[in-house]
Amino acid sequence: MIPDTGPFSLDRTLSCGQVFRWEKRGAWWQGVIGREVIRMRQEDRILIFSGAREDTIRDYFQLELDLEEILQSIDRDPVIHGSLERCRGLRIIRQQPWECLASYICATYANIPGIRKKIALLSSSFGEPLTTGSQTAFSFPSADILASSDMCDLARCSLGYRSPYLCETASMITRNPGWAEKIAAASTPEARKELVLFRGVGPKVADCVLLFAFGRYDVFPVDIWITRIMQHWYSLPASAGSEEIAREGRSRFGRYAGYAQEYLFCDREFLMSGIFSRRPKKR
DNA sequence: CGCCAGGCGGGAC
DNA sequence: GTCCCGCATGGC
Repeated sequence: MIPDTGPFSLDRTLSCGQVFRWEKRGAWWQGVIGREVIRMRQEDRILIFSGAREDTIRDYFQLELDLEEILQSIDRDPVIHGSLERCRGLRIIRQQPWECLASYICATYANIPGIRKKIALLSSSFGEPLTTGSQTAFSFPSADILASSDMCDLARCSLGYRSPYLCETASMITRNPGWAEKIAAASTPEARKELVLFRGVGPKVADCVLLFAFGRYDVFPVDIWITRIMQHWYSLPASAGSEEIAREGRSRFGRYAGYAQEYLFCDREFLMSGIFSRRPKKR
């Protein structure tokens, strides 16, 4: 148990679409970190958990980071202010590099329920069973396992055209086991260059990995929703490309631009409800 | 049913 | 460098 997490919403943090493997049953969230099957629930600022050491949980949610301070630093205009209110307590999780990279390769041009399904299938097909009392959970499959699996098997996980990308990247990772340390040691621009060398990894996936697995809170991943939000609420021209939007996000919100991005993304339904203008949307 | 999804690779200029 | 297109599958 962690008696005082500070400002924190377990629900928003686990359901906002940064991680895809947690499930809520009743009051309890169930999921896996590494090889540990974890159950958690929250009561006010108390976090109750089982299955892992407290260190693991504290690191996963980066509880030593002062959320109030971060949010204060990005609370720079009325739009983000509203999103900060509506998504209060969302924290950016520190994910494991390979799981994060693989997950976001699977996430390209898919919707969140679909992504969750792909990753669940991938885990139950290739992960290791982790038995815990009643039900069986699975570890996220290692790069080695995926690299040595027949691509036809991978394709059965509804990955579509992404399966060769995941397979090739898994193989690249297997041949380059020090990749994560190298990225962790590199500057953000250098790290980004390294990441886009992997198959299926473009600027957006690279930024998600930098933000969610390497703690580069200044990056600003741009997907279709962030594009719409920035165009509509921050009057960026419809012609603005992803790099331009990312630049604008970083300069507008500063060192924790990635946090701003997550709050806007989490709030996308509110921000875009009633915006019916069928915008070009396809570039 | 049609339209859309936390984009990317590849080719055309 | 920028633009444009196809993409395989499932959710809604």
